[in-house]
Amino acid sequence: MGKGQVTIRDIALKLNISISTVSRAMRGMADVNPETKKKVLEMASQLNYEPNLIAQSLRINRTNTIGIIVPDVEVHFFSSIVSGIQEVASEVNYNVLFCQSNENYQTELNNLKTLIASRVDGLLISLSRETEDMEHLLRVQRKNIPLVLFDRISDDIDTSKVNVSDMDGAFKAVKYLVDTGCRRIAYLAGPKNLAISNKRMDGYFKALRVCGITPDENLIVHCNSLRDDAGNATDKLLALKEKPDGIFCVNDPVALQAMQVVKQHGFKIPEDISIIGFTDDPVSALVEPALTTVAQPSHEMGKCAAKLLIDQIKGYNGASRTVTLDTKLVLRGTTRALRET
Amino acid sequence: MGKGQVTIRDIALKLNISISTVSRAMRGMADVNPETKKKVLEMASQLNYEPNLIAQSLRINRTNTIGIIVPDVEVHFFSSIVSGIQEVASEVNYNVLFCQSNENYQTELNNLKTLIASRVDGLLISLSRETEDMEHLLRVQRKNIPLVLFDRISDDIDTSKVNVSDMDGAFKAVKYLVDTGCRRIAYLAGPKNLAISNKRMDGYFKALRVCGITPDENLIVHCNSLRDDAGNATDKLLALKEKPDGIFCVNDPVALQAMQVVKQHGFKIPEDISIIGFTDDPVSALVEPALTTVAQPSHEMGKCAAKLLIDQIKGYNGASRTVTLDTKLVLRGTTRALRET
DNA sequence: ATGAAAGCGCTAACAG
DNA sequence: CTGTTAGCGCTTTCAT
Repeated sequence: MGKGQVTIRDIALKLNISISTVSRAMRGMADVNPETKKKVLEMASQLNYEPNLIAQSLRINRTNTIGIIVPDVEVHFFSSIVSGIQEVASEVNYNVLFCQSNENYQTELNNLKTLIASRVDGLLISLSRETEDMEHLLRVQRKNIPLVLFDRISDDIDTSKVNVSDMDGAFKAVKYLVDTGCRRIAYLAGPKNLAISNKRMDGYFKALRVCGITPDENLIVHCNSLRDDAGNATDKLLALKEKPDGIFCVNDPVALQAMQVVKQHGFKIPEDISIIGFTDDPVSALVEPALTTVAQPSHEMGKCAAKLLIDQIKGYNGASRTVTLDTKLVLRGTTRALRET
Repeated sequence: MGKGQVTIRDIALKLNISISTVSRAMRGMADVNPETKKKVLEMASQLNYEPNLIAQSLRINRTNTIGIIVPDVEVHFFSSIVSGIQEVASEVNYNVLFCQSNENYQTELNNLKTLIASRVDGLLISLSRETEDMEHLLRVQRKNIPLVLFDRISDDIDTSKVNVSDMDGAFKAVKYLVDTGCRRIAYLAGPKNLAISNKRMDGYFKALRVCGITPDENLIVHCNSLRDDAGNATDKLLALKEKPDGIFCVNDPVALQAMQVVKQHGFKIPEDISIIGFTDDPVSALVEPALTTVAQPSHEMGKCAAKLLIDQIKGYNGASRTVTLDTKLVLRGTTRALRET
């Protein structure tokens, strides 16, 4: 904490005035002689004074700090969200206490504990892959700490949330596959308990239904992880007697791995097998062929979540609300062109 | 801050003992009756007590929090470092206050100000691209706040630092280009004042010298940004009457853009023009051809920087020291194979 | 083994 | 316009 930092007391002593006057002057309150104020400010900068936010927080019962927990910052989608959060937070003079659950429930619990102990004014959380129980979040609410969930949200808790229209995004993707001639469309899903994966599956089914295609259970394969393991899943698909001619993937990393495997097996993308991802990682535009994907406005999601939270902290809109941002199907090289009609 | 949180006073009242006893029990100090301790702990969990770290920090003059400033978390290299930092910090029960300078000097200054005001126990900083003056960091040192710089470091300040052997990495890369037959090797550099870019240039020159190749000023082109602008720079190179047959790039994003432009111009990679990047972003293994690059142990850098800082905070090794981690040349498809001898 | 009291740096009545 | 005082929740002597 840097020993021997300057305090308002030091300033008061030097100027032979009371600490309350210094405090008032520092905060630019009215009712303080312009002369005095000037002297205080000068002395402060001369002594290299920096206000002690810790002391202030204790006194005013507010830390001007928000806590955030993401599963994994190394994933671009999340770092982009973090960046958006940080942007909004710094605009309104809030600090960001950063934690990472590593997709681990116990770690999420620990993170939450220290964040609460640090008396953050509010929490921004994207649930870990393992998290199923909401008890820890309910406890947060019981302590009256504002909470906003984003991306990895849950229906089992009533709080503000930010997500994208997963179902609609998936629907657009699968519909496009059908429209470009695919008939046996697979879904490379995430873990079975992951809400976003399931919602995207809903969109997948809906598109098939609308297009009059009978779903085939064999064409749905789950990956245990969002980053690895997609290779095996793809292998399974390609081992089918009736192979897929299109693959919709739960996210871009999975799609990228699927692409590799599909190519290794000698299939042409998109002619033999079309592929669509979800997220639009920066990578996706650079691979070859470039990945068609459902783009999520990640930075925007971060900003939106942060705004929601800060509004809540400042006491506006008490009711919790869910903001659903739109996705956009970005057409690239892993899908065929639409036929002219 | 969540009104009405439980305090040790509440526990003391309920148990009809003094708050000091509660405090002692909570911290598991000796000299406290096992019975009493048990009662305190039970009551604490029953009341859902969470220690107030703010109050504790004020009292013990230590926040158990480290501040970190990176130029841009959306860059994988930095998010990976942040992840490493967070990992080490949480192991030793430190919190991480996260800031982003957006490559902007003024923002870096503001970040520093709030971090100091928040009384972080130490600082982990990677300088913004614009930062040339070290006065703000010297001020940090005058306040006795431990400071460790990483990646974007400066020679103008005496403090602990973590970096990679930029010069050696560049040397290995350029030497490899020569060894595989390149003779007109270009350097796609970063901004002129960026230390890492210049150190990599030193390695570039050294390799040419060792290999007996005369440097050509025209083959060195600077990009203003580390993310955009590399396209134009590459255009310049390809407009030369004597075109390069190899391009060493200051980092992977630049290399990726260079690849695109080179391909657009109809050149074959690596046959006509070989390319090597620096960093080894996850993307680089996925593009086609996959990018040969100088890998930096980013996660390791974060862990190393955090350890250095925490050691310093805890009062070990007062002397500042620089840890230089090794890079590794990862051979992929944008370079030719070595000829058998 | 426990309690009483002081104080970390600051803000916020209250009084003048 | 300014000073005095109390107190945020906690740790830490100093007594007992």
